[in-house]
Amino acid sequence: MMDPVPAPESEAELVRRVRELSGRSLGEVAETLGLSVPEHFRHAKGWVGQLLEKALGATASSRAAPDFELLGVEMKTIPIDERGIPQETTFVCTIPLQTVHQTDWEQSRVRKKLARVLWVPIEATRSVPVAERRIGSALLWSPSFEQEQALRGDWEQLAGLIACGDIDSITGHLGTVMQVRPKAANAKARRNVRDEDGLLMTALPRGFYLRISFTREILREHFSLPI
DNA sequence: CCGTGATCATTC
DNA sequence: GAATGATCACGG
Repeated sequence: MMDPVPAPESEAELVRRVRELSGRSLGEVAETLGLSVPEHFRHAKGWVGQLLEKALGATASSRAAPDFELLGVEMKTIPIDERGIPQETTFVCTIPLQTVHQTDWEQSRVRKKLARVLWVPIEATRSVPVAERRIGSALLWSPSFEQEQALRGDWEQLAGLIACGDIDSITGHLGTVMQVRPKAANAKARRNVRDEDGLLMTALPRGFYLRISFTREILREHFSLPI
């Protein structure tokens, strides 16, 4: 067993560490941590995120807390193609279907999660073996006023529909920068919910996800990528 | 069992 | 090809 990497004590230290990882391959970093590298992610979908958490000294594990609790910073790996464009949406958090109606944007999980994010781009070109894929240069980000307004608008619309008991009317098509999609072991999973009249029902668990167009813009602003 | 880490795979 | 809906592994 390798010694665990200690939690960074400041944003500056976190940034220094992630800079040292920039340009290194996933295989190299895995080796320093004593981890084996999967051939593909079919049975290891969160592997890259967990690798970077260990490498940087994240503390929250799978709890509903920021990855770097002391700093209030969330870390997100983001798979990018050769042009630097994200290839997947970004999971934000699960939706508390029971209580979302008694919450406002200011108190929402989404706002808290996205208040401070360390984006770590990861080369995700399918033709490159996983172990050879490189870590990009990271970006410590907080939403701009406009970005927060956009997130808030989507959150209010989508949370409003859930509060009305209209959960099953929500599809991934709704939302400009953020969407609601299933977040479950499989399509049969069920969670207790109450509709507007307090009647008990069950529903497929859902989560909030950031659209590619939104994260693409975050990266584009910072790295001046092609439009 | 639930939330977090996401990517896969089918549909559009 | 892109986007939505489905899915896999793990820690607590």
